[in-house]
Amino acid sequence: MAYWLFKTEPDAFGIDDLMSRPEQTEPWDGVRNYQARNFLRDLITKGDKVFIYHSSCKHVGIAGVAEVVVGGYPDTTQFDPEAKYYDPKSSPDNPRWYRVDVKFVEKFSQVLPLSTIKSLPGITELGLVKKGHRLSIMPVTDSEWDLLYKAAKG
DNA sequence: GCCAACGTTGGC
DNA sequence: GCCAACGTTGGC
Repeated sequence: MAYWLFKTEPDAFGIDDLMSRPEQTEPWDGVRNYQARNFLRDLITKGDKVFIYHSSCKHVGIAGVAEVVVGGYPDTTQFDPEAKYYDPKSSPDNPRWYRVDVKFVEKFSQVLPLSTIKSLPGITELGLVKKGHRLSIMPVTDSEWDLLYKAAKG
């Protein structure tokens, strides 16, 4: 079992959307970055836990937790010419982009702010706080998860 | 809305 | 394979 952090813009899809349909699994699709794709395709598996991180919004930070219910499989939106994330260079024989399915686990009573995350002594290697902080899917170590989870719960 | 820091593209 | 130009991300 591994830990991850997924970024999302809550105006489009956020922890409240996940929470509103707790019985349903939600496809985490539309990821079009190769490094993130590799995580989705090769490393993210059923049972992994995920921090849901809200970006580009008023309260930037970790908003809650989800769980992976289906590991990496081809993101079919890449084959649909009508879809926003259509990729004409991809084909079902040789899919370029992958997704996973997640389900809601928990919404924190308050978003753990990015400023707090940055101030935690044990959080120095997390992708969020390092220079290249644009990755939309990143690994979280066990100790980082514990620290962040405790901080989020207050 | 600004802008720094990235990733991607395409000419050569 | 280099690298400039371009587009995107994302905090502020």
